[in-house]
Amino acid sequence: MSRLDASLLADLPPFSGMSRDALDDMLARAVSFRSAKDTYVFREGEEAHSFFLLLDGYVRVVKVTPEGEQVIVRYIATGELLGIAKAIGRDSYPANAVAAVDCVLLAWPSNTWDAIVAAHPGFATNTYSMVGSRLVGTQDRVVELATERVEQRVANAILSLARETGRKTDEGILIDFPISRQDISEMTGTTLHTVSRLLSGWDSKGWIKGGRQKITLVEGHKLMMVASARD
DNA sequence: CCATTAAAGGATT
DNA sequence: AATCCTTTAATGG
Repeated sequence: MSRLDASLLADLPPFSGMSRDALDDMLARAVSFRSAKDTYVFREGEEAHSFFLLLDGYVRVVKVTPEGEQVIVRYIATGELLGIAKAIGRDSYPANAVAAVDCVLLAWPSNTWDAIVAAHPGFATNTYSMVGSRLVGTQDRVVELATERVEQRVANAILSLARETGRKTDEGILIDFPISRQDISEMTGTTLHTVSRLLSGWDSKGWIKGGRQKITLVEGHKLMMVASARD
C-alpha cells in the first residue's frame, strides 16, 4: 500500500474545483494498482465491477468485431477516467481497455458510484462534462470517417495524438508511447500498408520523423494543411 | 484513390 | 530462431 496524497488528484480535470476534504474522501475509497504493458484493464462485456482513474501511462480502448477485426476507439491519457459504465447506465464494460505502456491506476468499486456522486456533486459534474466532450469527439470522428479521405484521417489521427499525448523533444513532438502503423490503421479505418506509405512519404518531406513504433511530429502545420485540404 | 497481395529486410525477444 | 514491424511494388476495384 503506497500512501497516496490528495494533491495527486487536485490538478486532474475530473477533480477540479473539489475541496481537499473531498479529495481525501475520494482517495480513501480507491485502491491503486499497476497494469503491465499489453495487459487488459478490463474486457468488453465483463461486469463493470470498478471504474478507474489513470494515474500514469496510456490505455487504448479497443472494440473487436465479430470477424476479429480490431478498432481503436480512443486513447486514454494520464489523468483521465475510464470504465465509468455506471455513469452511462450500464453494468458491463462496452469495450476492451489495454495498457499501451506500464500503467498506474486507481480503482473504485462501481457500487460506490451512487454514494460518491451524491457526496461530491463537483465530481459528478466534471464526469458528465467529460462524457459529453467524448461524445462530441466521437461524433466528429464519425463525420470524418464518412467524409474525409484516408490521407486526411491519418493526418488528423497523428495531430490529435501529438496534441493529447505529445512530448516535446529536440526533433519535434513525440507521441509518448509505442504506436505501430497497424495501430494508426485501426484508428483510421485503413490498412497498415497505406499508413506506412503515407508516413514514409511525410517522413521524406521532413514533416514527421518515423521509426519502429515511433512517430515524431516535426512540421505540424504541414499536416494540418493535409488534414484540411479540399480537392 | 485506396485495398489487397506478396516479398523482403530490419528490429525485438 | 521465431515473431513482429515496416517498407516497397505490383495489381485491380
